[in-house]
Amino acid sequence: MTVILSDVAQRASASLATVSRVLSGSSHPVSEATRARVLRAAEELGYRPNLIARALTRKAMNTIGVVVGDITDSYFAEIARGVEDVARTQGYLTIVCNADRNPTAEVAYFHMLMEHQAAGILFAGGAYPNAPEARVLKEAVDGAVADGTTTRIMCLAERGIGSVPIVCVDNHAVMYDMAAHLTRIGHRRIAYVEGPEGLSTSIQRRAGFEAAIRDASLDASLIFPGGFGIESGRVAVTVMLTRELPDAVIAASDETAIGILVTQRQAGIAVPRQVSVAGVDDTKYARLMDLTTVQLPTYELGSLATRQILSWKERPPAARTILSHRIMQRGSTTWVSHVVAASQEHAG
Amino acid sequence: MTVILSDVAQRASASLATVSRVLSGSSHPVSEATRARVLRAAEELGYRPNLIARALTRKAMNTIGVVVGDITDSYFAEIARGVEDVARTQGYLTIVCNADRNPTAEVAYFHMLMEHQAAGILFAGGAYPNAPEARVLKEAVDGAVADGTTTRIMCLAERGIGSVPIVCVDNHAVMYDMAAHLTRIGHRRIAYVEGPEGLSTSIQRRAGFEAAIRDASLDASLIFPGGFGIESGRVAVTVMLTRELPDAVIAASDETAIGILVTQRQAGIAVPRQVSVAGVDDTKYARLMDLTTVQLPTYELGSLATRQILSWKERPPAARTILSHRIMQRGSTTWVSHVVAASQEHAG
DNA sequence: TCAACAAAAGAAAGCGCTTTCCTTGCGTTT
DNA sequence: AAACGCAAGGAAAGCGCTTTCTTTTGTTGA
Repeated sequence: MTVILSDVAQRASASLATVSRVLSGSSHPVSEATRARVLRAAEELGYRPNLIARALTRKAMNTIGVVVGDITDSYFAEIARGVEDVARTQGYLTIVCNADRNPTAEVAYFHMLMEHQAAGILFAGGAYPNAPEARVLKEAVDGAVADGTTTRIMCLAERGIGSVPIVCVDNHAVMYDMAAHLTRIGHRRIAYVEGPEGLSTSIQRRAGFEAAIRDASLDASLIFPGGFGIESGRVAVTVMLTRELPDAVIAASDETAIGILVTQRQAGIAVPRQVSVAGVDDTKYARLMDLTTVQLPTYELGSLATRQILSWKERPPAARTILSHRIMQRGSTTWVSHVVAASQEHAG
Repeated sequence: MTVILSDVAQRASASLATVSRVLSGSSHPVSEATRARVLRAAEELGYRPNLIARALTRKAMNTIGVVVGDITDSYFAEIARGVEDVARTQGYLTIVCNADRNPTAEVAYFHMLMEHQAAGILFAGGAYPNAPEARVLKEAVDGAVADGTTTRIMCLAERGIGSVPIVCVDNHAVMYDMAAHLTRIGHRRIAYVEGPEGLSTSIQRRAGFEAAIRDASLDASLIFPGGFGIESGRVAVTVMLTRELPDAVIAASDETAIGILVTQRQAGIAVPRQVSVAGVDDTKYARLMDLTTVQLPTYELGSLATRQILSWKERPPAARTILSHRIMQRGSTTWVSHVVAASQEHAG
């Protein structure tokens, strides 16, 4: 039925060992003649190796697992795409796990991926450092590493899992730079719509916002609770409408920023004339809506980390690699009258 | 180092066989006392089964592979999410493959997934039936099925792979219904911006559009080449601007429709007052932009197909399951003066 | 009391590969 | 010519689990 190695061996009149060496790229020498015979036999029989069997001896499956919040969120989708693109070039398959940022689910996935003998595991996105289950993950991962697992584990954000290398963006700087940019182009009363409460990413970005605003000697108290979705933006606007309007508002994500932008316009507020709006991510809709935002190297986060995982042996990854972001000044934020300013800001 | 079955056996003073039976839910009877001893030993040692080894004997890995165009596209992301959600509940992991609708890549992924002994493989999205490589996939799949593979294979769209069950949407009806809806609310000069050329989905939708327009005795020749992206919408509009404007335009996807909508507004065309715009997909941005569209059961496509795969043995799937769509009448299309009309259309 | 039988546990044979040893047959070296 | 080194190939031992087949043990009926 299914063609297995011994079938090829028989047809090529060679031993299992020889056939395996030819077909799995061993360094053991095999004469050209034999090699050709084996290859022909394999070809003729339509032989396909059983990777499960191979993995059993090699002690690692050629799969990379990536634990994301939700693959439906373009932020994670881009990361996953980055992972898959480089995994594929090396013959690895990518397993996507939607943990919905639930620490318990993350631990469960971690164990499943370990049981699957995945060659690598990536944790994308921030975490809830104060959730009690957070330390369960940390302990599970640290335990596995201490146990000398061959599975390569990395994080794509600060997560406080001690021994694990990180590839990430400097979220503090991301928001510091955006807020500083807005002050520089003349904004004074700047509001901030936060990300999900308790999420490490939210905490870092908020701190960055506050630092920049304080450094500009402005009022850093216009902070609204939020999330990363469109709805958070809508809600924030309804609250803002009950007070004195800010002259700019930054959201922790593009999706929220777009929610804000659209809701404001629907409420008759001119963007950017009355209120400037900015986000973070640089999604395609941000581009379409001409939204000022911070471009994040999401794809690179995934692809670089995967590259590091796959070349771990030759070159173990640095404990931390920080990828740079970039302010994208677009039409949703305007220069305020009294201001000088260069048209674009870069930061790293 | 790593705890394996024999460690548990030793600590529980039981045989490998007994331990395996307890830990992998066999039907073979095991006394309560022994069972408890085994469970305790496993617990104490922190035993984790090696799923690779298990899969080698069971002849199937507990993974489901889903071949999508691009996980970054929300259409596919939702499908993948549907797949993963049900896979997870049964202890299956989901492998995501981005084939970019390239038939050659699809075949390559198919082989990889087969080599991985995936329990199931799903092909999401349409295909290019006329691409010469298309038949290579068909032959590979049919060959595997004829060979009696235990891997369950399904398609999430018409793909002309003979023996494979399908879960899909009726794309002809999708577009027929939308076009019919627009004629019913009074539109007469209706343009259509196609999907990618040659893609089965595009072909079916275009045919549906033409049928509806002809059935209403209107001009079915206002068809513009397109794609599924925002850019296609922008391009289509620049072409439209050189001619007499239609009073409605339907795009083959929401993304394109949004591109059209925004570009038209930028060009000073009032939507929907001058030109109505409609799409297909019902993405969250469509909702935000108040775009009339066709809601597609993408999530259900993935989740239902996965359920069928996992229960294949007890209940083999029907050769074809068609899921229903639904017209979402929103603010981007208006009733034209002379018309009666109910406010919402359903179709299945 | 002993055969007969079911329940519970164990021995061992794989699953399809990889890889470590070995063996064989040469061409070299002194 | 003896001794050696090396290229090429093969035998066989696993990898960690499942499962079939046996064996052991404990019940039961006659």
